[in-house]
Amino acid sequence: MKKYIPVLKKTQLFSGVGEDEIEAMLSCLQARLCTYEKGEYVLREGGRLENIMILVRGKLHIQRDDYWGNRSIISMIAVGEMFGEAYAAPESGPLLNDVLAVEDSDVIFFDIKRIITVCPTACRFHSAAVQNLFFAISEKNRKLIRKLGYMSKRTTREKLISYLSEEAKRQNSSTFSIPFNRQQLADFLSVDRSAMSNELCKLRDEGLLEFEKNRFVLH
Amino acid sequence: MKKYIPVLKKTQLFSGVGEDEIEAMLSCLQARLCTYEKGEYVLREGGRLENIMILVRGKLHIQRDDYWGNRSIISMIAVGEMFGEAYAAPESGPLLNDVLAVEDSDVIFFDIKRIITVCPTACRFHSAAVQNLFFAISEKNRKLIRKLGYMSKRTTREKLISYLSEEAKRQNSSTFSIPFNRQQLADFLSVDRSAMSNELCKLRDEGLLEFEKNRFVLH
DNA sequence: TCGTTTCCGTTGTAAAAACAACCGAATTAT
DNA sequence: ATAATTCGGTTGTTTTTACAACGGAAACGA
Repeated sequence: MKKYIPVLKKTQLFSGVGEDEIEAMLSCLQARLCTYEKGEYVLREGGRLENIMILVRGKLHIQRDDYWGNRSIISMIAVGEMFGEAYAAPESGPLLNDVLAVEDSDVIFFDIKRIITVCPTACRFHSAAVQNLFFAISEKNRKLIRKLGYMSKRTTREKLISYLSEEAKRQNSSTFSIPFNRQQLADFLSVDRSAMSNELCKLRDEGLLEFEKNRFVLH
Repeated sequence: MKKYIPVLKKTQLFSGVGEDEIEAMLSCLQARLCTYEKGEYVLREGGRLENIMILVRGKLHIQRDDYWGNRSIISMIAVGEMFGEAYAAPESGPLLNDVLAVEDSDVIFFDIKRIITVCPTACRFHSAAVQNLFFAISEKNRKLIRKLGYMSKRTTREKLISYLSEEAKRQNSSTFSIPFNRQQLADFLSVDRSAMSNELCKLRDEGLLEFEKNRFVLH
């Protein structure tokens, strides 16, 4: 687990905490390292959760499949990102989503009670961690609101436009790549892949954008 | 503002804090009371926010209108609920939504920095407030995820079914009422009102549910 | 290298939604 | 009490999507 300390240092949760302190915190927070192969589930819908997790290697999708097998990707987790904070509160119910490893991945689990139960005398870092956690979940919240923005669009076309233009703005360039292939983008926007592919080509033919694989240029 | 202390006492943010302590906190947190008439905006999209707000009278909608005038209601705020926590972090960008008073309303504003900057010696309550705030935003997070669940359904019918059955589960009864009229429900689910009304009647004719105004019975 | 799988664009059809327009009933305002 | 407005159901038309099925190209594996 020690080899991932540099990764942890860059995460939002440990922002402002030195590597030595992180190492000390690992045992204090009862950190556990778990490894998953591509295609394995990290968490399953319906389960209970008493941890906050950070992805330190690989790539995850937070998703949900309905009765009919339609998958919708709630969000994508990249290295250094935290997940599970929504279930931090003790009264939070069962998990509403699956978490799937879409690449071989390593995940570090932290005991949630250890983080939020501040022990002001012993651990200086604790109040910093609580505040960091707070900012992180606040940001996740905004991310969800942003996604609700795409989803609330009525047509596939509008969903695409709002997602792509937001992504261009976020990456600060009219040329950018997205972390999805076509099927995944369709699942993310909760639309049919072929219909989306079709719409994407219409947008291209109308001169609004260009693309090649997951690389896009907006005009 | 004092008359609302009993309301504040019941909120998640002040959970476990006595009325006397709340009164002391009000000035410490630089609380401001603002009054809005039905139809007035509490906050506008694009603005900056350095406060957390609690609704102490009335009813609010968090919503967004697109270029074409399609309104989508992100969520509904009832008395005692907090909002704005998503913008608590100092790096959080401009507001993504409007907040509209749908009834005459009173809102208390709290300075966000005052809450999250813990002063461990002076104010015992502060660490409790931070933890409460954390749980509250965590819950809001789950609420958004739940809403994404409805929104990711492909058809109006499925959106209705998932929303109504979740609401029945949440209110723990097959008979329940919802906080929306038809137009608002349509805006909440981001669908056309007439199409939704149509679908609702089909569901009724098929014997899946009954309704009268905003009161529903699931079978 | 050759076979297999994945990815993605394309097409046609059936189903569903959006939109617009209308009307009666209930609610609110004057 | 009456006028005005809001609310919700209904209908028909147009637009859009979902779905299924196909094929070529690229990526992958043995």
